[in-house]
Amino acid sequence: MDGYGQYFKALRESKGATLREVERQTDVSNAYLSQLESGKVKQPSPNTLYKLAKFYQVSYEMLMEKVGYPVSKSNTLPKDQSISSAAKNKLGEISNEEEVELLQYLKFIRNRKS
Amino acid sequence: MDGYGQYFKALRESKGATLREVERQTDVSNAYLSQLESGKVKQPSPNTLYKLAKFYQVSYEMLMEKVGYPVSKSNTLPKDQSISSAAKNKLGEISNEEEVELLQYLKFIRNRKS
DNA sequence: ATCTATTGCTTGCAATATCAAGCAAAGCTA
DNA sequence: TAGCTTTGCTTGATATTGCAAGCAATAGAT
Repeated sequence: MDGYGQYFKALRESKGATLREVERQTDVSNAYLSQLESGKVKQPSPNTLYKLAKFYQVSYEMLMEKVGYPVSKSNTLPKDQSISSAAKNKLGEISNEEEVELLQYLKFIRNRKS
Repeated sequence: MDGYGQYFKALRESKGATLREVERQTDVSNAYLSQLESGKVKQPSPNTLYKLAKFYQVSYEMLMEKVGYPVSKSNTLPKDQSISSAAKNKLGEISNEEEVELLQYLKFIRNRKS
């Protein structure tokens, strides 16, 4: 059942670090690190993986993938499309609040024809 | 107190889908979706976000970022990502007519504060 | 040999993600 | 009006993350 546990252990040992040393540098408890390395953790959170990635100097995405999270393989960006590259210059970035309002307005638009 | 709850709700309603319809298509329970939209969920798992991203046709990373997970650095989107493509990522497919209306409405929103 | 740190590990616990089941209100249909 | 269906929501239960606290073994130091 052990998947990536060995991997994290190998990472740590390759740096010659102890569990408590990693704990100090990453704020991930040695208790949890131990469980992680012995395969008792299913899917450590992205937040935890991020800390470990930085400390071990490996890619965050790689760790995400290793523990089984989906990774955006996408990046087949769609064609540069439609009118508003011009509008962008006028309007700039959309804030979160504005985005929510736009979504609601879009819903209104689409239900207008019923 | 609600952060991105509204956003998920707006996404769903902009598609005119019910909680149970999303459940059918994504295998995320309507119970959980309801809590998600009402701000009772702190950090939905990447797996869940991935399902929702696909169904709503928005970017998985964008959702990850929205709920507060760390995102792979070095992707400070190149300037090329215009409002149009950004909006498309977040709003799904929108027609040119709809886009025009949205842009006009965005203007209205921004001139509204007084 | 005794004391003290260090190391890896286990265990109990709080917080949270997620769901199955159920409920009330609203909408249809006969 | 009465009966079915849909919809959003709440609640109880289960699983998992992550930690604080502690334990046994080892290594050094005196």
